[in-house]
Amino acid sequence: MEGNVFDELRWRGLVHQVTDDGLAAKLAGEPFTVYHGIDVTADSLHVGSLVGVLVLRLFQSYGHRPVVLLGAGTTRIGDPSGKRAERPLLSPEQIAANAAGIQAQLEGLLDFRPGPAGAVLLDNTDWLGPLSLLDFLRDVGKHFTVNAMLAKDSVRARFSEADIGISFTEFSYMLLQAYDFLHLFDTDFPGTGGCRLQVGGSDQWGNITAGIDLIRRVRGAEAYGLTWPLVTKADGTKFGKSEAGNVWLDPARTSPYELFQFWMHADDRDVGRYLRTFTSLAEDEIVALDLAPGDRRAHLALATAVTRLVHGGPAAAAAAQASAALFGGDLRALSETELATTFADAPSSELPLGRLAGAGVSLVDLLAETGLVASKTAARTAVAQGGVSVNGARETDLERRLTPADLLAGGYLVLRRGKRSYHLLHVG
RNA sequence: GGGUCGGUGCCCGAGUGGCCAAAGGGAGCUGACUGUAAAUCAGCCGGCACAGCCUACGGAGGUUCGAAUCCUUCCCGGCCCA
Repeated sequence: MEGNVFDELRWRGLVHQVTDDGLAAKLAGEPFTVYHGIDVTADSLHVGSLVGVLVLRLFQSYGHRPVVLLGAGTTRIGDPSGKRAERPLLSPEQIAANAAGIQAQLEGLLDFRPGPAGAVLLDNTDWLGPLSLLDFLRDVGKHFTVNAMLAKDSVRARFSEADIGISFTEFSYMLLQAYDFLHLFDTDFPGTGGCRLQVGGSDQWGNITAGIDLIRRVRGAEAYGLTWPLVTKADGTKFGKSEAGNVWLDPARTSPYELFQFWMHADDRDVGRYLRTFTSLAEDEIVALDLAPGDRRAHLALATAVTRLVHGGPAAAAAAQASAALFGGDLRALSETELATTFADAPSSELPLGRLAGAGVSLVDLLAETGLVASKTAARTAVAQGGVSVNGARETDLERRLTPADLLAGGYLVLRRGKRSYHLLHVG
């Protein structure tokens, strides 16, 4: 492949710190094996963890071999980096199940077929498990001074915040990650030899350099590190959360429609950066889209590209179609077929016809049942504040009951809370 | 192990016997304005059978007409000492 992966990382805004200024030239000159560690605290990746996988994907496209390290072993410990509190420990069974879920998702994002740049998936339980404490302290621990460890930002933060502390277990985390790097450095990956490059989010800097130091000391060899800036939002709140919580890649947790909507809601100021980070669009295309985020073409391109990458073309098209139907205009003008396809993709549920019989069903009850609002109290508030509409028409009557007369073509009912949240009901 | 300080709603944080579903801030939600954006302004922000009732201030007991506030005990955390 032509070009240099480093240059592309740079214009995409994915270079935060590099351990060696000469890394770009080295990457251009020969294929590397590059590794990135993923915590297996859940059985699915989320949009935040997607960045690391996409960086690896980029490396792979330039002929480098990506290694995904599922940190099943280290997840049992808990990484203190960027955390304000001691983390709960997960059971080995839970971690194994999580690893299986993540592995399945990775297979859709990286090319694991054998070859010079074929991706490799490893689990550090394989080498951390058999490691004896005495050997570890002797062979690894001996090379670190506590003084240096205390100086790391991730540790120092937990000291200076004063009311939380850090357990020895989490304090040890960086040594384990350093040992991972050493292990991968010693592993022979066909075509490149040992793994000499670790990449991660900027919060991983201390852990990465710990590994590089260890390799230098025990092998007398040079290894490299590269970090990307953590994805942020212009308003300063945490990236990757929607109203419903974390945004996951698992369609059972976050549907393709919801994923699509997540990106549609991006702040104008962020959209260009997200296009660079999360899509493979070319630089000039992105620049053009970002000139006028107000016309929403950039958002649409972003939402479509990411949804396609994660869930495939048909799912992305369906999500786009459902979004267009709901946000496009007059709901009453939608055909039965359009409603049916929208129903299939947007949040929806079935409602027995009997519920509408007689006096009908209470709108407030229905809002709570569908999960559009958290409780009946919240439903009342929402209606009273003018935040609810039925089939596109605002409804402010707390006593409102829905009857068969309210049904759209094909027996559909479209409830909306606020501007963005829809729920479709099909009565049958 | 000893001493000491602390554990309050999604988060931070005030409250130290009734006026507390509990100040203030943040986050979140809704409305107006817009472009499924931001900013701004306004309202909401435990639940329900909703002018009332229930649940809630680490857990469990107790004192009291009445407790987040007092007592006992347990659990958890910070700091200092051993």
